[in-house]
Amino acid sequence: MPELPEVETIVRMLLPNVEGKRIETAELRLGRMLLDMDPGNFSAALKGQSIDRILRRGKYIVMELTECALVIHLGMTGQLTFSPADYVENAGFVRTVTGMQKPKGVHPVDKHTHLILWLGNGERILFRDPRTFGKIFLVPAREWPKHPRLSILGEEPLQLRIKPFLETRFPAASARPVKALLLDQSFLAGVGNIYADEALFRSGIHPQTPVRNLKEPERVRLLEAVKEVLRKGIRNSGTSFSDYRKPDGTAGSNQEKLQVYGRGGEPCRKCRTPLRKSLVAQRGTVHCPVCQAKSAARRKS
DNA sequence: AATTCGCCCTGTCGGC
DNA sequence: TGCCGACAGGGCGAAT
Repeated sequence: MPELPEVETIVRMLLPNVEGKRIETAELRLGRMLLDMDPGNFSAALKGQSIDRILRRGKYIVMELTECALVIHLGMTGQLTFSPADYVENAGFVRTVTGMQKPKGVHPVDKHTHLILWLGNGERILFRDPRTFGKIFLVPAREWPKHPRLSILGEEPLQLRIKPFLETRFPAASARPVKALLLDQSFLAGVGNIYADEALFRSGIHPQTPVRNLKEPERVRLLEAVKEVLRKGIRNSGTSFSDYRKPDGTAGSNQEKLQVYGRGGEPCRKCRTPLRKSLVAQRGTVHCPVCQAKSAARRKS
């Protein structure tokens, strides 16, 4: 699940390879990945435009082109890779005994490759997404922040200042579980299941805790923890738990550093208690029953 | 008005 | 060995 750190890594690594280059041909191979537009018009709209800038907003990748913005959401299994001029076609994935796809060179062009942007000299940007939860859309000129999908996004977690944010944007009276709030993109943009669980563990907060039960110090700790786990994710160039790959096709390393996500039943790295797996806000959730105990006030009731 | 639920989709895995 | 159901889940629109 590409979340903020994964998307940030992709944007940072893609930028030096493609900035200023011209899209010679845009090849959309699966029309339903494209929103609000006739696939037939898509290639014509992109042809000849230059890539002025690439940036991230929440989990969205925004490519600012000469006359519009190409916006991509990677969904659950989306991959955006750069295929250099000297790329050898047969150097794709190698399957290991455990069934993991081990990248060798960049991604192959296969039945899951839904968009190819040809940049000239054989260079390409490839969008591949086996589960097709990803989305592609175009926004005119520089109006991408006004697009309905982007205008609803909350603050960028890495930019926000905690004190003012707590006063103005934190739904202090809400009864919903704190994990549901973390996953809400109109609260914080870019936090997904992995980093929500990690932030809750780091701040010692039970994922089911109603938001209104969080005391001021806990709210501060939670927001600091969100920033920390995201920054750490970026430092490790993302979590390759399943499909996520960097633009060069290689895996990130943050999966080796995770404290709770994907570790249900395994011992807590702090207290050795078996981590508990549950369902919170319809999402698989892992937490430590000791390090993230429910508050005394809640236990009483 | 605020939350929750159902759905989209396909590869992987465990059980029999 | 092969079949099958369960599971993974981001975000939207419908339902509550």
